[in-house]
Amino acid sequence: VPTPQGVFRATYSAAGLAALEFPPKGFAASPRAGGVIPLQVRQWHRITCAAVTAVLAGRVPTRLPPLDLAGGTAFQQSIWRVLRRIPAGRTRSYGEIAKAIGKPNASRAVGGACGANPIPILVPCHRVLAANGKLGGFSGGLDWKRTLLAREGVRWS
DNA sequence: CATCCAGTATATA
DNA sequence: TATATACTGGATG
Repeated sequence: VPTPQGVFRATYSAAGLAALEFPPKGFAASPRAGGVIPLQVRQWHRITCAAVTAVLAGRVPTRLPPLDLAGGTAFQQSIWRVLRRIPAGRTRSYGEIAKAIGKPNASRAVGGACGANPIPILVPCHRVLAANGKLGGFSGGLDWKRTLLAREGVRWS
């Protein structure tokens, strides 16, 4: 996925987009598994590219490819489901996410699930801040978290 | 204000 | 089995 911020790598399964990786440094070409790329994957990929580009430009994607989140545990999937309901430009705390799944004391475990999110940006783990308004962490690097939030007009302490 | 602690799901050693 | 996390709210000094 080529963007002004670098080249992301998208990985697909039979069910849809399964993973999205930040540009490690900026690998230019399009490394991919050998063999033929199914037509359906190419269609999904077009949507992925448009969506990622939109978010990085501070816009809300009009369409998303099907997301294959089957890889995680039941707990992680429930967290990711909640993340997807956070509207652009809004934030939640780890504790609020924990409450949303009925486990108000699992805020720390929520952090773990966010870190395990295979599809950052499209599954907006960057909209989760610590309860005191600070950033918390980010698997892709805090700079990305700051950039993404700034793009959505979010202010943090 | 600085620490500590329990509670929680996972990963790693 | 133990430790360390992308946490949080309450207790304690």
